[in-house]
Amino acid sequence: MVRSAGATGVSLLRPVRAGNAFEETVERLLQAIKLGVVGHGEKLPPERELAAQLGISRVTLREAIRALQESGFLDVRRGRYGGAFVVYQPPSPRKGDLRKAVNEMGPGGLEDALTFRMAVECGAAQILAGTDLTAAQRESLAARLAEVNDAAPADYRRMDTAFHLSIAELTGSPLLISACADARLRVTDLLNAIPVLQPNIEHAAVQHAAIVAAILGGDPEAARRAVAEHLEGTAALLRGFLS
Amino acid sequence: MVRSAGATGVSLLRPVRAGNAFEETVERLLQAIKLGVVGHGEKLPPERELAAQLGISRVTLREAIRALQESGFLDVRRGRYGGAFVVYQPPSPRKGDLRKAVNEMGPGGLEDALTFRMAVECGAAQILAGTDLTAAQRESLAARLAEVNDAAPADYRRMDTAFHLSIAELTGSPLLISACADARLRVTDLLNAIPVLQPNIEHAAVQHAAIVAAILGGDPEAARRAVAEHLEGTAALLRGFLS
DNA sequence: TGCCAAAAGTCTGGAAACAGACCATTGGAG
DNA sequence: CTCCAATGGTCTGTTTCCAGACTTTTGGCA
Repeated sequence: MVRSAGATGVSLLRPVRAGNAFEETVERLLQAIKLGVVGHGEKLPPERELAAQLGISRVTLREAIRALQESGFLDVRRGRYGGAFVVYQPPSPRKGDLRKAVNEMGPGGLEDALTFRMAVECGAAQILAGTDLTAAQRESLAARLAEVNDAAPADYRRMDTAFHLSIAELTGSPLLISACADARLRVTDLLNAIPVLQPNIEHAAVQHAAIVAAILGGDPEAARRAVAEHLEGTAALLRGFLS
Repeated sequence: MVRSAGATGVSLLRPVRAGNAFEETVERLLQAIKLGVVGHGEKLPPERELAAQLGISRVTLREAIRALQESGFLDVRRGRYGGAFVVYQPPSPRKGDLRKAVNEMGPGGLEDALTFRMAVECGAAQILAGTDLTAAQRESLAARLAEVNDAAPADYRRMDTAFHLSIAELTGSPLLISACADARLRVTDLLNAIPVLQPNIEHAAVQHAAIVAAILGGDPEAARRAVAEHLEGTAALLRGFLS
């Protein structure tokens, strides 16, 4: 019989669950905080609601919240108008953080994450460029671009994230959105570990503009190329800080 | 404060676990069977080994295996040289199956799956074409292409799956492989529900050849275009059978 | 000023999942 | 023919996780 499983079996018969519910929940909330989905000073949804959204029990959620509270990411207040308030401010990067973040990803993790991100973000841009966009969608994309360009240094990464994810969001494919969010998550810690430098921002701004122009112009080839170029730049930047 | 969570929150605060361990395991094994990772007549790894791979207890795995046994997908034999043998043969498609499969995906599920597949497979091809391939990799790709072309009708879908996944596999990115496998899974039931027609096979063969040529030729643009064209053909075929 | 609604905090019983030891069956090797 | 290794089958105690009822705190509002 002809067998051709290759690495497929490896990825298909991989662990059904990443860890226990508590650990996974902590990870998830931390991601939401670090990506800025819930910004500094805002609060998470009420426990009951959030537990339902995450598909876990309140007990487990509360354990996760307490862990994040003890690590200083959340400030929990009771009573009406209480809740779990985010107190996270992206730390200013220090030398060694990047190396540490890369080591945490395990062997091959960096290349894997960068490759994955390249694939899904290029795919999303290509698809969006091949779609007939409504006026609202065009405005939304332009607005995100403007937000990145106008962002204060402290907000830059968050706005950059929002811009990149908006491309996937506009395709309207939940699976694709999820994949792009996942890809971005895997490089967040790395990006947060390198300083936000003016020349890089300016360079990125030009590339962002090219991406938007290609998408609005309905040119999938150009969109793909623009995203690829931009991500290669980011990858090169990371590798530069690593050497 | 500028908030721009959009759909991000939706995908980030989604359920931590898809269901209980038992259900997820059944789903996984069924996927492995339907994708042909473990072909007809072959057996799954020993329970202890498989449980470790899936990160679940043997008890839970055994419940899942028993469910699949009772559904007729597995034949379990004890003793040395025993094991759980796959007895699945893709059913010959019947009118109405496609409609049913689409309905099972829920509203928007079809478009979501097709969009996602387009994005990740185009991304994988683009990346592979931009990589310096070893002789072994080139041969592997060519071999998979030949397998599809030589496949008996009953084996066609399996070989087609293997060919498509091999592109992702050759990138060496587990995340990307996983995404492509996931994308393929979401259309497997649909493809299995439509007949394998000679004209379609021949048309696909030409497009497959174009994809391989572009990848081996190191042309990311052409590779992306060839995959997009091929997948658009498949999507059109599906839509045709649906109308 | 007292009430009330919304939120976090607490407790309990039960179900799900696990780890690990042990049993039963099978077919080949010596 | 006997033994043995590899496999599925079974049992037990423990841990994790859950659903839901109940309690406490808080701040606005009538």
